[in-house]
Amino acid sequence: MPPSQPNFSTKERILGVAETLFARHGFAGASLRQVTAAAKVNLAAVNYHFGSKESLIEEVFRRRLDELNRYRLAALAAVNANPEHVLEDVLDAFVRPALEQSMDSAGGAAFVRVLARAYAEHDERLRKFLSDNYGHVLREFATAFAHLLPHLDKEELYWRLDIVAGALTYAMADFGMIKRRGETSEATHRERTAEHLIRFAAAGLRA
Amino acid sequence: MPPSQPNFSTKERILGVAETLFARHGFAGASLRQVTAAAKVNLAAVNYHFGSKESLIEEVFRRRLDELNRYRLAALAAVNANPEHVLEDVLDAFVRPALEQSMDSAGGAAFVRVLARAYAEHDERLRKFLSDNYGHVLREFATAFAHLLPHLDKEELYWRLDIVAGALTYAMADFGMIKRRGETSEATHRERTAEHLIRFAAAGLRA
DNA sequence: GATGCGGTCAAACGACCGTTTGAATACTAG
DNA sequence: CTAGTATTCAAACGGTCGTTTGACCGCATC
Repeated sequence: MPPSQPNFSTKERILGVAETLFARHGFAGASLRQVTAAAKVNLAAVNYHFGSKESLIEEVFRRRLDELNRYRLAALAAVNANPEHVLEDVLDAFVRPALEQSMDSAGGAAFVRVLARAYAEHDERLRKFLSDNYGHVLREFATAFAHLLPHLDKEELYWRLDIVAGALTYAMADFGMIKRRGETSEATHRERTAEHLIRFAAAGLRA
Repeated sequence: MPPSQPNFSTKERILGVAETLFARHGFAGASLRQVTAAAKVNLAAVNYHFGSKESLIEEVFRRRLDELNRYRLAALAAVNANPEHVLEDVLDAFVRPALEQSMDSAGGAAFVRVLARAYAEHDERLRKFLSDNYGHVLREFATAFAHLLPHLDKEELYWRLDIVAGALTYAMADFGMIKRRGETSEATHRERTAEHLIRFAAAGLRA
């Protein structure tokens, strides 16, 4: 739980701790008292800096999602620029940014888990927020997939992508729990895991 | 929300309503007051019949899981009896029982969604309960898959099955949300969806 | 008709929830 | 140094949480 270090601002400490606690206990399950206690800030700080718990949740998403969306769209643009790109390249553009974010930024691994939780929540308010801030990215990927999978009609493609997105999100959320062999380094382990994930998803989409 | 009919016993009404509300709002998000109000039952009835909210949650699982496990193991045994069975048969033995349960028993569709939620919860207590009551089934399926996928080492196989279980659970939870074409009946739609799911998972496992 | 018992009920318990308040403090600009 | 703004703080707000209590009910048994 890194951002309880005092050299981070109150706002950043709250965001960091909230991220890990939401990942661990869910949005309803993690209370503001737990968050502020772990972040070593006053209880009222959440409402002062964010206005409400609901807004805090949204801010937890916005902080990482902005960066993740940028990377994913950039990666997708690079793939589209290559006229000989294949299905695996598009999947790579989707998976790799999340992979890298979960590695460098300290709480990134926790965020991928928060993302997986949001996927499970059928809360109307949260879904609307995510669709507003995230939908255009998924739509761009969907059209990229559509060009590579012309044998699938629109309906078929969409629910298949829904499965893929869910499977990938969940698989990435469990990255930390897949034990790696002793001899391989963390970096190469993740690299190999990503390759497997992509191969799995590509085969499922082509089937 | 069918089991609010008065011809069901108090216990059954609570279980049925709790199932749908847990599916919709999560275990922490659905309160006993919401449950008892929707079930038209006194608040104290939950603690009288189940002891605690925690035990109620476990009972919601136990009720359906017992039946689901029986069906899955029976289907798997039938598959194993056929010496020429293939990967798709084992996947079918896993998917079809959940599919059928989500069709006939009124709250079955909600339960599959509860199962998906439990998959997202990293709560230690709940995971232990599920692993105690569910683990042996997954282990039997794992050995069946192991025989059909000899090219995968044990480590590789296990996290791949983890992905498949997650993807299938989530896909099945969203069954109700995949819109079907107007001309096809509900039964044939589910049949086709199951076939797609199995083909998708089989391709991913073989890749 | 009294006794015992499983079930239901309204009411209350203490704990915890998200949020608000108003005073105390830290910081910055004039 | 001072005035003013931004932040932190302890305390309290009303509300909801899971759980417990004790009275009350219907009903079978003697």
